[in-house]
Formats: sequence, structure tokens, C-alpha cells
Amino acid sequence: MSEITFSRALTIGDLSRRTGCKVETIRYYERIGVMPEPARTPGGHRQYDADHLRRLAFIRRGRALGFTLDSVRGLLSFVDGSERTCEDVLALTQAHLAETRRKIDDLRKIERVLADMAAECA
Amino acid sequence: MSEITFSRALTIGDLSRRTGCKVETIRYYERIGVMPEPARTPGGHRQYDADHLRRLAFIRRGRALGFTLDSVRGLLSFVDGSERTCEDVLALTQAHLAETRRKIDDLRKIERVLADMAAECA
DNA sequence: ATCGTTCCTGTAGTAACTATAGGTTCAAGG
DNA sequence: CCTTGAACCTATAGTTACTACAGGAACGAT
Repeated sequence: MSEITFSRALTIGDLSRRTGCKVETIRYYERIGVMPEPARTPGGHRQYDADHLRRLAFIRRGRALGFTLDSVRGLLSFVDGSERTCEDVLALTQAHLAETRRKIDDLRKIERVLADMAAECA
Repeated sequence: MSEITFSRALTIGDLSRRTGCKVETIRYYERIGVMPEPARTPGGHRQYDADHLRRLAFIRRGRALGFTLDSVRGLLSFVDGSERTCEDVLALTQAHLAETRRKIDDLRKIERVLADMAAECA
């Protein structure tokens, strides 16, 4: 239904604006291997597509939530379609699910504290 | 009701075990000023109390959720009872509340992705 | 053709830890 | 009391995950 497509390739600057991720950080992600090397123009400029955009958005979301790059790398390995057994997948997702739920609980606590402070003031 | 008290002071190791924060990190927090300098034994060992424990737990929770130390410092300034106007408090809490809710939404998305993956497997 | 913006590589700096070295203090047991 | 091993101390160097130049080349609109 809502497939994202582009007529032209995205520049690194486009990707940066759409994800809020700094250009230098995108190049850094490529260097350390969490983002794949994209195609290049004859002049050497990087050309990205919708997949790159989705992947980078995923990485950024994970990082903003306190997951380490290594954790994110682990999550991405599902996307990268490596041959894993069902048990592996279940074990990994369960662990991450538990962590994710803990994080939501913690955020709820902070939310409460902040809301209470604001209310006390008003 | 559930006031936390200790008969003896807590060592830095106690604090570390109770919060899951490394000893070195606690000393680092003291150096940069987000944790106050605690009392010392005659021999120079740090002595902590329940307030220190609560503060450190708060810092760790914030950091684990992707807030910067600077953001956490901002949140702590409420606890530190500085004289702020009501407007200041409202503005700061509203900003953080918005961020907190965004983070919860993002975690929900990740939770969904993970749950779907696990379900697909089973 | 030119000109401003954006891109390139490479390197150095920053934030927030984390680990190691070399030495001192504490408290439990003898 | 004295020893002894774990936990503590300071200081410093290393790691992770960016972030910010510097110096130059490519792009696209005029």
C-alpha cells in the first residue's frame, strides 16, 4: 500500500535530512559496517535508496533509545536474512522484548515524575 | 511508608551492586559533578546514603533510555531544589515529556517488530 | 564557463564510560 | 594484635560512538 519509492537516488544529505542523522555519522556507520556501501555516481558521490533510508531510521531509533550499536547490529541481522534457527530468533527477540518492555516501564516512571512536577506548578 | 534506611553507610561497591553501575562510573560521575562528593572514612573510603542511591538510580535510568548526561543534569536540577519560576519548570517538563512520549512510541514500534518476528517463527 | 552548495577523504576532537597499574584501607579470622 | 584477601584509593590510558574540521573535487543552476 504505502510503498516508499523515489524517482532519483538520494544523496547523503537527503538521507541526513530525512533521518536527522548527521552526514558524518552516516559515513561513520558505513565505515564500521552497520550501513552497507551504497552505489556511487561517476564522480564518487554516494547514492542511496529507500532500503538505506529504512535501515538508517531503524538504527537511529534504536540508538536514541539507549541500545548499543552492537545490540542494533544484532537486531539488524534479522533483516539481513542470515540463516538462523527458529530457536535463535526466539531467544534473541525474547531478550530484546524484555529489555524493550523494561525501558517502556522506566519511561513511564519518568513521564509520571515530570507530569507531577508540571501539575504541582499549575 | 516505604522509606529506605540503612544502619551503616554504603560503600561504593554496595552502590554499584544495587544500581548495576560500575564503580569507576560512579567515581566518574563524582568527578564531573552529577553525583555529589560523599562523606569519607578516616582512611578515605567513600560513604554513601539512601539519597545517593536514589540519585544514582535516576541517572542510570535516564542514561539507559538515551538521555544525555546533560539532559539528566537538567532533570536533576529539579531535585536539587534550585529556585526556578513556574514557567521554567513547565517549559522544561513539557519538553522532556514530549521526548519521553516519543521514546515510548518508538519502543512500541520496536516491540511490535520483535513480537512479529517471534510469532512468525512459532 | 562559473559559482555556490554539497560532496569527498582523512584526521583530530568530544562525551561517556571502562580498564589497568600501583598502592592503601578495611574487617574477619587466627 | 596481626595478618591477609577483598575492596578501596588516585591517576591515567583506552574504547565506543559520534562530531567537527581541513583541504579539495563534483554537482547543478545560471
